[in-house]
Amino acid sequence: MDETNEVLRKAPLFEALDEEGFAALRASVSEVRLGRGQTLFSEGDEGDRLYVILSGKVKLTRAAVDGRENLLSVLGPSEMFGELSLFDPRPRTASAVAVTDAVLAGLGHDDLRPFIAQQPQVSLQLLKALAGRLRRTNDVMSDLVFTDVPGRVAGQLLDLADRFGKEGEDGLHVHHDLTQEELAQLVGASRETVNKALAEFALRGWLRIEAKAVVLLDVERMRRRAR
Amino acid sequence: MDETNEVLRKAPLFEALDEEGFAALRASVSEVRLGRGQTLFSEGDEGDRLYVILSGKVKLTRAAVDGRENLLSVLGPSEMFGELSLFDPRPRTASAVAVTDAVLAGLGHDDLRPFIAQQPQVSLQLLKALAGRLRRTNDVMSDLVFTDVPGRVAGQLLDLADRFGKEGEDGLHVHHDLTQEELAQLVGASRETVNKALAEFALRGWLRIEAKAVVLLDVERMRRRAR
DNA sequence: CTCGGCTTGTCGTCCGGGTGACCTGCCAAC
DNA sequence: GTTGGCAGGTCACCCGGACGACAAGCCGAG
Repeated sequence: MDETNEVLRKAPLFEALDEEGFAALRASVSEVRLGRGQTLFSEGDEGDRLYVILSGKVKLTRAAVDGRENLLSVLGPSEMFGELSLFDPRPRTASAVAVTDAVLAGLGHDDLRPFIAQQPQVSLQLLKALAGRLRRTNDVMSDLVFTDVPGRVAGQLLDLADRFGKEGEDGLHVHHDLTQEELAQLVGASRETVNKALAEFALRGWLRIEAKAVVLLDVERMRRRAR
Repeated sequence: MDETNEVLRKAPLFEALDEEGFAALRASVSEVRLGRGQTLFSEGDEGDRLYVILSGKVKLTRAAVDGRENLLSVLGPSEMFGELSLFDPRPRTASAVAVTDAVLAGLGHDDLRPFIAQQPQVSLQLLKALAGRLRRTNDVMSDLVFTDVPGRVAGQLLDLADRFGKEGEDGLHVHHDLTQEELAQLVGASRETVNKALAEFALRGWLRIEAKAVVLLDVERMRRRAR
């Protein structure tokens, strides 16, 4: 599985390991395959594994008592999740659901701990990852307070573009694989409002809407609209 | 400074250290005194120090372009901040301002790194702290999306009660030291709305309003209102 | 004591955006 | 092909909460 190794290597957790350490950890990886829409774990479950996405996309969601949902994030290849319970052993606070068919590498916490204890670079790498994540989350929070829905949509699209965008002939293709409903949950707004915002952007020629994707045509204007 | 040592010891960063390590790190601590309203550092500054609060309270704020502000959190004795730049060396993303007169212990990153590298429990402790912080922040985010302003105010007061509350004859005293304006920025709402929510709670007999403090009289009802 | 500046308590007004209600378009299964 | 279900597109309506504007209480400084 050369391909798999390559994707794993890019995950922050593995980045700092030497060949030997990587091989050892690699041995305790178990592969999980998910079909689109399938749930990996749910809020409240006991969690003692961490996952790295090998292919596909996974969303982390939280549900309110009344059934409404909120997407914390959408993750793609080489990205990691489920690591919080490693350091703070409590039930999962979000559910993980495959947005597309996906393949994941699962790692038991018990297999992991020795590496963290022994290899200081690994914990440093993890600290860095968590610090970055925290920064990001704070940004999102500020946006929720300061920015209106169209602005948040623009910002979210740019963020998705950073991670999943592919430069094409006719613009920056962002194949996010999300329905507008999911996009709405991601920015904390209703589907209708998100739809209106997207239509508005399209009308202005800033982007083109495609099935579960957008093509960004004027990144600069989008960026200005976002803040 | 026995008092100082005691407060420091409770900070997650120092908790896991043995006597020897504590003494060594203690030596490189520099004390900072702040008057109410004084700024310790500002958004965009270069940051290479981390702080532990010895006494008083400090708020972490972010400003929007138009001048509006948003409080990320209010921290009290034994709590730590400014650690993100340790692992992710970028300019500060928030400003730190004293809410009351305060004394802080400042630690340079360079003094700190050796400890992290050598003492694995320290990094574990830090990972735990960051993981907890991340969980918290995600909770706040969900609240922003799902909960109305009175609910967020109730939730925030309960949170403050956990950290600063003192059980008294006539209820749970929460001396938060915040103006209603600041409280409003903390829950992402306008001062007027927060004021109305507080008045409403007081009217119902759930709490009593005092200067920069509240006395919680019916914690159970507040808790139900929060979610 | 007195003045000025915060902080708090309350208005009316207005608007972003949530809600409910539909319709259309598309694809997949039969 | 037909049918059913899901995603996208658009309405009209209503409400929570922001905004602007003041009055009143409180406190620290002169």
